[in-house]
Amino acid sequence: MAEPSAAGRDPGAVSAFVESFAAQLVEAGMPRMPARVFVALLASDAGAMTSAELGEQLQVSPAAVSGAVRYLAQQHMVSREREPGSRRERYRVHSNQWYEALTNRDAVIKRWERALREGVDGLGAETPAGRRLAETLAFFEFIDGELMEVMERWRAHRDKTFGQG
Amino acid sequence: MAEPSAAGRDPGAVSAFVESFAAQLVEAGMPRMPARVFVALLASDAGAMTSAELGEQLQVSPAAVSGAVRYLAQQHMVSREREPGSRRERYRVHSNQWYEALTNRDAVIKRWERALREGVDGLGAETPAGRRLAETLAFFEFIDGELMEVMERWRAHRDKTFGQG
DNA sequence: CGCGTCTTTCAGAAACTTGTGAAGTTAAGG
DNA sequence: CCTTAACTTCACAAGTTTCTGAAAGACGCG
Repeated sequence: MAEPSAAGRDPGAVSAFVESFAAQLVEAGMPRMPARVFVALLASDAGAMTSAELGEQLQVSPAAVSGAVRYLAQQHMVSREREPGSRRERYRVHSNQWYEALTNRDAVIKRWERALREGVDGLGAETPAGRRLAETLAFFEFIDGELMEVMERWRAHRDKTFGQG
Repeated sequence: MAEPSAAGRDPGAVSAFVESFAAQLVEAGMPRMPARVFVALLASDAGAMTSAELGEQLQVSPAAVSGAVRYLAQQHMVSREREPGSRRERYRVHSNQWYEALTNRDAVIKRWERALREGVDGLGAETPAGRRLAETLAFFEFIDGELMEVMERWRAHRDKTFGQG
């Protein structure tokens, strides 16, 4: 079905994957255009595309690409690189992109923890509700700690499986 | 600041916590009304509220409560209980609610994995893009496996810390 | 078996989100 | 120093989402 060594990749297959995986990400709460841009980059051979290429692949305006990329950069999900000698910019996903993304998730959990601490304070640590919040807080603190260890194990596992790079 | 053993809880403190934590959940991708309902339940002493109580606490219509609860039940984040001898329904969060929620997250990852496998197939496993997708897939498969073990450890940790309940 | 209460469903209005086109900004190259 | 290419920003329009009010549906109880 695929033609690995042919010069041109099957645009249909690429588009099919981009749209279907992006749809899953959208369903999980990610804004539509960032999701599409991100998956398009993920499915590119170079792991990087220019604004123009993204616009054509996704059939959207430069403005839409710009907005999506800004979002993704804030989330540390793409990095921008200027090719020297051109104002053309390339947007790139790294191979350990998801590792980064989950690390980012960590920051979200930290904010949740703060809100929960304030809740325990405000409601009283000895009230039933306060105790429930405290237990929830303990859960996140636990997950938080585990997350780092899991990531450590992933790096080891990845280097063993794919060779470090 | 709080008055633990007083009959009435400080409605201001409750409301402040509900709205601030719910806002965090919304920012993380959860629909607004389900988030508010969920946090309201979390912050209730009984861990359960009726539709009418929720409507009053959040200042929304019964219809909004109904919609939010349906969403939360689908996500296995609340359970409904009929009090016998009344059509009044109570909506309840469990103490290991978040444990359940993360387990649910597992199902999402499984869908992502399927989309990625199709992508690897469609683009060709030997293409650069295909290899990147395959590595992403491997990451999720790894996380997936770890998740179960982390949950297992949490249960042990919780029982030790809070006494099993 | 019908009443009264609670919940759900449905259609519509309001609010927000999201993508476009056009003007503006920056920087390379002649 | 001007031209030109590329990205960004802004205001607006289209499309969704989301909540409400009203009506319909369930169900225990008398």
